[in-house]
Amino acid sequence: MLTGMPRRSDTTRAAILAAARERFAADGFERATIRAIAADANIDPSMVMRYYGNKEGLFAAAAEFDLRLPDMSHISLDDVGRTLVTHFFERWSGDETLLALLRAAVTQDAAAERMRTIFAAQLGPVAARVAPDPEQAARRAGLVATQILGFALCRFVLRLPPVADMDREEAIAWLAPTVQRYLTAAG
Amino acid sequence: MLTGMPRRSDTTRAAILAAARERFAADGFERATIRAIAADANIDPSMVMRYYGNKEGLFAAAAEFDLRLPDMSHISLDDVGRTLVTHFFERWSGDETLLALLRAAVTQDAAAERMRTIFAAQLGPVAARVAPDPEQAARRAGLVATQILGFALCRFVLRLPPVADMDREEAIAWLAPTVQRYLTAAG
DNA sequence: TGGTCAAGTCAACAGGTGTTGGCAAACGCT
DNA sequence: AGCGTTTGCCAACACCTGTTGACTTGACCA
Repeated sequence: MLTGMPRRSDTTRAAILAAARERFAADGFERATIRAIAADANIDPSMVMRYYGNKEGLFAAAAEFDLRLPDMSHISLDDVGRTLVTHFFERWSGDETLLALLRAAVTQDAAAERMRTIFAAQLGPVAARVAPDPEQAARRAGLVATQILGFALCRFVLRLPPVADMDREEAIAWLAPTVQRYLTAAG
Repeated sequence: MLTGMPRRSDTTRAAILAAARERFAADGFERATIRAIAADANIDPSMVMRYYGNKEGLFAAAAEFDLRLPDMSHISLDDVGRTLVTHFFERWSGDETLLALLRAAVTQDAAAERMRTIFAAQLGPVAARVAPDPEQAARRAGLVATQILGFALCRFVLRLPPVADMDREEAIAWLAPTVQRYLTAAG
């Protein structure tokens, strides 16, 4: 049966997923144990296995993610950098899935692979639309990724004091021109 | 005895350290096991404990690192970005210690702390010397770190294809202006 | 040559991991 | 009410981890 009928266990499933995201984001893949996740979700560890198969399956489900990049077609080409950086800021702060993905991607190849496809499939098209040379969109998207991920790494993971303490507005003011240049400057 | 006399066990110590760096760089802190490191170094796991106390002590020894930033006092202020980016490129490629540090810092707080002090203590002074407002040197150094570490993350760890395939010259050409701006542009 | 100490080996421990199968209760349906 | 299915818990397995202590070997010096 593949019907969309809500099952009785859906709340448990959701609780597991929420706890998993939290633990993966805080501890990374290997240090986040199934036992700890189950305890957070107030259920038995064996339930995790029943619903998600194994630890990798659980991570795959917890790391489902959409960047939800805004529609760029109605804004000035000069505002692309600022718009994108602002959006990423929201996305990083509001959802810990990206953080879980980043922490896990450093040691888990499956997570790295997901990271690659997310940025290629979602950021690539944006770059293709605004770049002066669409055939180099992938490269430009990659450069944007280095700055966005590097900032997230320093602010949320490594917690370098000057980066972690910077307020939103100032961070955006510094990063936006960089992203703008990577996307629209002549290559 | 704190004499500099070379001990008979120094070659073993060095073999352990080399194997540790390799494993930590390739697998991260938790997946690099003492048994695997000992096997690589062709010795017994217990030797690791005798010489380095425990796993954290081994990592601390293996993650000793100096950025060896070049002397900036004799180059034009406009070349600071390019010089710095070029130097980092060499440093990342020639020594896997930085990679080990980055992989471990994502889940090990001790490694993150070392990363913080390395960048604050070594990159900070450089920023202080070239920034138009030395009191904000730390912030500028932090921004440089976001771009440098983000590039290393995407190229060596996540292996985002467009970033991993970029050749040296092109990467430097893209990153240098960013670093230059973070260091010397008006705040 | 005999003795002292470092260098190295071996086997084991205690604890934690992902994962499995069996069993009890709750539920939904006819 | 009675039955099959779902949901959940419990105990255990097999494995791997860091770490320890006792023992053997070898080098160096008096």
